[in-house]
Amino acid sequence: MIRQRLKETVDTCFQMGVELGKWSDRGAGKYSVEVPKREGQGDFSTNMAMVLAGIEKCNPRQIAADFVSLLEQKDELIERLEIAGPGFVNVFIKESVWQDVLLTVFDRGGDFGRSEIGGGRRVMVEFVSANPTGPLSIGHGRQAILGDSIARLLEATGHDVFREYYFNDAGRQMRVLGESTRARYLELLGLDFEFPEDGYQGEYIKDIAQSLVDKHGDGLKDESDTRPFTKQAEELIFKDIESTLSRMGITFDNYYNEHSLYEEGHIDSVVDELRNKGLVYEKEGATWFKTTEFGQEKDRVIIKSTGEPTYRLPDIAYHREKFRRNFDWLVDIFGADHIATVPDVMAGVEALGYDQSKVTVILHQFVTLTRDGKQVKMSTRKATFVTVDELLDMVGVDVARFFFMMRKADSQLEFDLGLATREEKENPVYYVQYGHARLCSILRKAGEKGFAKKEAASVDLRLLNEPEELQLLKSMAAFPALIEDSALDLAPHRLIFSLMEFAGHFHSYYNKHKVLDEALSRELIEARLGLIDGLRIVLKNGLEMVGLTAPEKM
RNA sequence: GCGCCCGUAGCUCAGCCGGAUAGAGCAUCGGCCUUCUAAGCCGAGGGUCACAGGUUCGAAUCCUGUCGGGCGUGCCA
Repeated sequence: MIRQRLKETVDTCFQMGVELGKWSDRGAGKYSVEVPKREGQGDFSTNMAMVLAGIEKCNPRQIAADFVSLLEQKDELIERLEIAGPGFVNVFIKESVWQDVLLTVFDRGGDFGRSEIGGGRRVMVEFVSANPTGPLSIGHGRQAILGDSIARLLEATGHDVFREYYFNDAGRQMRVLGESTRARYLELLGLDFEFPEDGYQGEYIKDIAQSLVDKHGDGLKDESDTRPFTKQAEELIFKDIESTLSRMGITFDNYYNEHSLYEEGHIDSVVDELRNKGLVYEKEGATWFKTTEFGQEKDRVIIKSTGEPTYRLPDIAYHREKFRRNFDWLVDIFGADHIATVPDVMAGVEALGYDQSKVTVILHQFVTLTRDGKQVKMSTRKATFVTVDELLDMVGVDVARFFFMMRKADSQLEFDLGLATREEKENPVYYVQYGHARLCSILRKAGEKGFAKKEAASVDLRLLNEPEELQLLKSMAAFPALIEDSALDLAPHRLIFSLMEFAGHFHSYYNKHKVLDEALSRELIEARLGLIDGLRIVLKNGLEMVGLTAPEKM
């Protein structure tokens, strides 16, 4: 919030320089106002002089001097300025500006950090989208948390978010699921059975089979149709998936069944539309989509010679439906194994006349699961995989959420089960939550000692002038921009890292300065309590914004 | 072969739309509880930012190439 105000002032001074003939306007928008890494280099610094020097071919320090004299005239924020290094202009902000940040924090309260920058744009976030063939695996867990956190951040920044889960309950996968279930059913009845070659071997299939035994006894033993088995499996698995998701605090606005694309004729109409545009042809009994027209190295089959569409066609049709449903922005969260579908869908979107720049695909890399230093292989078909539910049993929702959010989507994520279960107290989530609990504890103690909660405007904020206090106030001031950046970049890990840093600043302050110290003046204690309450608000907002809890006691 | 992602401290990873002396957690070592929660704090050690070129005032960051790892590259999804 302060940086934005300073940026506006800097822009104004830049324009004044243009009008005074100090430099041309070619440098407009090329310079930046940033927070320097090192202390002593100002609260902010701008590289304008160096950028302009490159453009105007002159001495950066001369430009910096001219710029400083302009900036000095507009100094409601600025304490002092200095020119440093190769031509940075370092800006030191008045302490009172930082102290007054608390007024905004109290004023906005639980809304501090939220913004309307999204302008009510309608955005669909599609995530999880696991077919109902088994419980959610660790990889799905990452995607679920990633998608949900992104959705929450977008909501916090004024987007109109719609969460959708896309699934397919037809096709070969589901047939194999039904066959696997029937095999287990016959097995439970002690009858001869034949387990399908690539059947699903997980224990959950036996549970599903048991439920059929409970319901029908041996009534299905001569059933040749796999559908009753498939139906029961799908029902129970979906119930299981939904309960896992709800454990993690995740809900969807809609579950979109691929099958409806067929029923409503969208599959055929997409083919027709592409055919009318001359982008489809028949070869070797199959129907091909000319993806080479969209920069790919070869064309792709969209309808097999058997007459069955490949996965590409419904994917394209589904995206067309998303556009038709009038979303302004489509965010797709996929696992890295779906990378091959992305260019196909994009080609389809473009071929059908939609703007593919409105589609953002987040491809998250795999989760590597380790246990006691050894890698655990994950496969849905084999019995050797850890489900999200099991993970939640072991580490709890907050740790799981935090862990999955800690890495950017592009990075592979190593989840060490040994560490997560054995040493969970060392998990960084506790570090952040503990900060919040400590803040609450101070406020509780203050109440016991007779310090009533006061209006921020009635305490003397000027007393908050310890370096650690100013540091904390600066972090608070940066919070709203942090939320915006994390949201617009679809990068929850940024917020997570900042929360850890923020909690760290507080823990240091806590150990160095006491709030409820009888040696301090009443005014100072009240001012510090104001700071503490402000910190509590920011930490709580940050945690809850990505679905983490902010415990008051630990 | 081709496409995408990754390569930064012993380990796991931030930083990457160019900025000043490269960071965090874990691990290791040494300190701090009669005082608001020690799930905490303070300090120390630890780096050719995979390698080689290029772009420029300035490169972990951008470009090219090489090497190493992952995922794809199906008329599977």
